[in-house]
Amino acid sequence: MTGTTQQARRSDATRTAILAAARERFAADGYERATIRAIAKDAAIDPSMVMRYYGNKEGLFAAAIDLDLRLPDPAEITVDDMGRTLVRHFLDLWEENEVLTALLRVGVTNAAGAERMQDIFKRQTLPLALRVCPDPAEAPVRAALCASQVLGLALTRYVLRFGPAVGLGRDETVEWLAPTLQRYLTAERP
Amino acid sequence: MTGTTQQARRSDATRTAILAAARERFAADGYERATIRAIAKDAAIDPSMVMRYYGNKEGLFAAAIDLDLRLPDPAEITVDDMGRTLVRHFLDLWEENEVLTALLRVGVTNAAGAERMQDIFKRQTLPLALRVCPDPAEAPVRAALCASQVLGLALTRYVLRFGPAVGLGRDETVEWLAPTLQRYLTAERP
DNA sequence: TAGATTTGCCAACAGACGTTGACCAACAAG
DNA sequence: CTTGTTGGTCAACGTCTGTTGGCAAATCTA
Repeated sequence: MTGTTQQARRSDATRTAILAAARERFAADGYERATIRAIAKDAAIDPSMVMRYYGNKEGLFAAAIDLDLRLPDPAEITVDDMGRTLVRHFLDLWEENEVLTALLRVGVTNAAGAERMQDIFKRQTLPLALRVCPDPAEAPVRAALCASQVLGLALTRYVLRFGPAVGLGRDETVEWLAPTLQRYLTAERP
Repeated sequence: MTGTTQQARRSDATRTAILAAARERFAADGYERATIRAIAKDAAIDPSMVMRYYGNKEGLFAAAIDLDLRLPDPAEITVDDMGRTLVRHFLDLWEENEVLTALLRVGVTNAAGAERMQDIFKRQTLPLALRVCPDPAEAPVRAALCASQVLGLALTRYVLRFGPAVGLGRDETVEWLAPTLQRYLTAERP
């Protein structure tokens, strides 16, 4: 039936249950404290199944964070709306599932996670920076500044859970952060 | 000799060696992967000494991050220089030792660490926000926004080690971030 | 129906972890 | 010198970790 793509396996339900439980645990506990035993218990299967389907803990993590970021097309954004669009996009990405939270938690204590995070943010922000910033050579720095503000908000809001940052509404957040990113991207170098 | 204060113990050298090793390990590895055994080995003593002097791992961590933040006096800062002063102060604090890096790494996977971090940033930024922001009721939000940018920079620079964020010079960083904090503190609510 | 493959559980391994208590050497006080 | 206190090592404990291999049942293939 599924000729060209992948053969549908009978264990697909288990596999996705494991992945869902893994994402939840990684997001809540970080890499070390998210034990395979706990994940397996959440998925209501035996720990050894995790090993069979994902090889080892690193493989499970890699599969759990293999997300598809729907990058906005740089060509379709008005230059003046760049900051606003970016903040909106990131907030959506962050709140639609726990993958990015998991990645942030793990990236802080795990080298592979840090690299993946770096890759994601490079791919997200660099093209946009290249499109709008005055000097292309400055694009990496400007993109990194944007990443620092976005990641900082995610950190205080979704991980450390600072009261005021959690209470901030979505639109409020956009209004506060958008001008910052806009300046990092387009302003003359200070 | 030391009558009023603390009696000087013969083991003080060992105690500080343990603390130094602990800070290094916590900053480099996070809470879980910084094992007592590894810390003891770095300090060239037996793991059981750590237990005797600091009770348990949590006690050791608490002692390791018991830092003194030299808060700038709000009354002595020009309102217009508030952003610049804050960024400078945080950069200094972050680069003079590894305590804050350790705290950030641990705060992400450890509830006690997160609380301590929250406490530090409340105490650092709230008084300044209260002094300069238009409406005192908005001070917590404005302080949290400042915290998000500062922590975001620390995250990308000292923990995730994004290339461009690491390469950014101190003065450059100040010039980029200061206007952001200034706006978060003093601008009209967007 | 007979055999092969997949899915799952169970029990166990080896290593690392935090933590404990017994024990020895150096020192201080009488 | 004797006695109590402090600084330190050693060996071990119970527990938890990732990981492995064997075995039973369910399912697919012929």
